Amino acid sequence: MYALVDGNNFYVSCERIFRPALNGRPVIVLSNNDGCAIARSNEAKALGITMGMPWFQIRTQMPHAGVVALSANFGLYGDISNRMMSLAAGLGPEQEIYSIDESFVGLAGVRDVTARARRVRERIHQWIGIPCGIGIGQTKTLAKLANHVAKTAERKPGSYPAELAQVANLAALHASDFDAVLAATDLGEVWGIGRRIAEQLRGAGLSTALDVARLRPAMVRSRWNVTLEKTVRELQGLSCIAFEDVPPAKKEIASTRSFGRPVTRLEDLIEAVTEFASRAGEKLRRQNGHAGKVLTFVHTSPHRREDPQYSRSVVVPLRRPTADTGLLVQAAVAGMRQIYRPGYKMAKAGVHLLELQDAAIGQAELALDEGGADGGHLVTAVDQLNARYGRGTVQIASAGTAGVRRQWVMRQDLKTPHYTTSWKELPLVRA
DNA sequence: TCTGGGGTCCTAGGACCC
DNA sequence: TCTGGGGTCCTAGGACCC
Repeated sequence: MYALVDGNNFYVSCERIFRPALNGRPVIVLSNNDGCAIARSNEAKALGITMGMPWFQIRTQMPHAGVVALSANFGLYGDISNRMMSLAAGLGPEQEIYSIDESFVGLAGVRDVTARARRVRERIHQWIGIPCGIGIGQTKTLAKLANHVAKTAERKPGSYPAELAQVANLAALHASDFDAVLAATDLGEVWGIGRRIAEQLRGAGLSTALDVARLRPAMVRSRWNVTLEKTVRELQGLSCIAFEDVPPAKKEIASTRSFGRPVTRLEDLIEAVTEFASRAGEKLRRQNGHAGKVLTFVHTSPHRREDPQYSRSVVVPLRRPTADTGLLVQAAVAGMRQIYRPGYKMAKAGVHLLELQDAAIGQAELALDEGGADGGHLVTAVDQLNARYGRGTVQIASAGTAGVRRQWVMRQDLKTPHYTTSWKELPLVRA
């Protein structure tokens, strides 16, 4: 049996901790470049603001709705997340941190599960200030579904039985009540069923989670695929999706960004890609890995249909796996030179590090090599300086010089302070 | 008249998740 | 004027190799 603990409208809730005046108002948090809504308060949802809706549309369509928009402040959200996760862990013997605002908790041996979940929920609310929903079920997919029920029952009274609000334990329901809950849930809400598959299922005459749960797994496998078959079995109470106590090693590391304005010059793209490769390299060293290949891509904006479109990517193999920023940057820049075409308004570029392996694998060879393939002491010192004094304190020369306005950086005009992670930005309390 | 088969790599794109 | 970033897995066609 599993629980899923999930912060409500997480980014918005984080912002509200430090600005209680935002309670009760329609609040949204915007993506990079202040492009579109990536988190919405209940009030914002009620206005019809959807996930991913562009900010310029919201602004023009509802100028008098009093929507408060904030630039994303991921430093703050990550810190609040850590605090929430450590309290959620108290619900059971094992925890899988699934995303910034969600964790699964294994419940083997836990007694009075529902009452205990209510206490954990209350504690997270009081100690951290984040409201959350807790769903409990026989499998991870059912725990996710239960979590949806817990939140929806609270937000839309009448949608589900009131006692399922905030904490919903599907494992404690009688079979007929359990079926009724699944029958009241649209199949599109099921974890693993996205837009396309939902369409196909509806085309086959299905509409609710209960309809999906009653499909024959073998038929689903032959008509769709093994992934959807697992989802069906999970709805039927058979665990197919592993509980990942320790996060598996990453297979890819990406650093990509949309530009604040269109970019046409090669030198600007090289500057951008230099920074992306450096950032990706930091992440790589943090997980003690080496990369075998570097993928570089660039493309125009698919939203600007009237502009000529261009999209290219290229993989540059490294002579041997490395975490040395200098070599990663060199490969990324070589890739950008190869795919660049003048005359296009580029909207986004990025770097992916591929074929990751543990740094220890190449160790014997590295020992013979001065500095080591991770660049040795120099790179470590640079990482430490950047962690202590702020990103970009020390960087590779082609990443652009301080003082010169970099054309490609993103816009973030509506950002709140790093209340909890920067001494300079601590909140002030009036006596 | 008649033109193999198997393997790998790269690029591109689609599906899902948060 | 203005549409995110970071992941995983899968598929398909073309280039290239033997």
